[in-house]
Amino acid sequence: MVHAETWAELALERLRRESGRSGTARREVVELLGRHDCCVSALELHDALRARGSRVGIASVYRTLEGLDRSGLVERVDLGDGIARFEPARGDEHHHHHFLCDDCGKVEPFADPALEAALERLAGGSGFAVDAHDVVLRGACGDCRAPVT
Amino acid sequence: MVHAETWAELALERLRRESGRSGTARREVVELLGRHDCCVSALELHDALRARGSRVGIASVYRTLEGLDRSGLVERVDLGDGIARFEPARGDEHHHHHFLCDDCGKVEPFADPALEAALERLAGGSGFAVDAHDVVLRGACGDCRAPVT
DNA sequence: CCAGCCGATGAGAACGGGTATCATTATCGC
DNA sequence: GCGATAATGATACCCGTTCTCATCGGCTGG
Ligand SMILES: [Zn+2]
Ligand SMILES: [Zn+2]
Ligand SMILES: [Zn+2]
Ligand SMILES: [Zn+2]
Repeated sequence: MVHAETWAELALERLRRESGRSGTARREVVELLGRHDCCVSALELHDALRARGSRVGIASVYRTLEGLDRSGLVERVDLGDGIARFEPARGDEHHHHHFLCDDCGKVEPFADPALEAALERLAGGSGFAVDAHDVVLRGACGDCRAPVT
Repeated sequence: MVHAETWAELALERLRRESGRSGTARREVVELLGRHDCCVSALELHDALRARGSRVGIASVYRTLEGLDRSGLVERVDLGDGIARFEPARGDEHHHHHFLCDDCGKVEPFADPALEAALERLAGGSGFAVDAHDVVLRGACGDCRAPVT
């Protein structure tokens, strides 16, 4: 493989190709996002960058995420709390969905082949051209369930 | 059954029991929502009511929906566009999920036993107490796919 | 290497769905 | 009817996200 690149390097190169320019904010956001395996919000990214001394503006965080989304480089995750979260799109082998604890807000990723198979079968048999699907499970996590034992 | 009621009548009675009072706004919202089988937004309900001459305030719409949600009388549907939608909870036999067209915004409900089975198996085998799940399929609907034929 | 073009950036205003507040209205037990 | 009190509606507010615009800075022609 000539391009033994990380997701971050690949994403940066792809973004650069679109406009012919690069920039510091973009690079910082992409590199930080690249260290995550599961979803992060724009505000979390912004706060983390500012905490380490960066001067990135929140607008640049959103702009970068929007660009990544347009190019299919991130997955947009909506857990129903009105906050958009993003995670690097690393391909089918990393595809997963999320469990959300209603009590403590913890987010846990999970993958299930049977679920994916059911979704694919469903997509194929419908009159729609399905190109994405989201699944969110809600309930109580191990720490929060049965606190009165 | 003594109470051969519609969903709207049942919901109104249940809400009334919680506070001992009834009101016009509440009744209008519940009755209108009861005529829907699939998801509607608070604004859509409000607009429809005002259009027919009602003086309901948007706050009452949200308050009613919140009360219905607390009592499990509605399903809260999140399609990822930042707008909360609601549909009457009429029981398992009416349980369904949604397909959303990215082009025209059309929402189409669907039900699939295999999908539900996969979700139940998944919930049982996890360390979580899953009590709700959401599935959203996204893509192009029949009208919007292959416009160049 | 330099000047200058033009996209990228950041501060802050604007936007919009949803919530909180509060004075007023309407319901229910008496 | 009367009073206590929940329900209501107008509106201020909150907060995540998007828009605006003056400035900055990466790239390219010279
Ligand atoms: Zn994830
Ligand atoms: Zn928890
Ligand atoms: Zn529906
Ligand atoms: Zn469509």
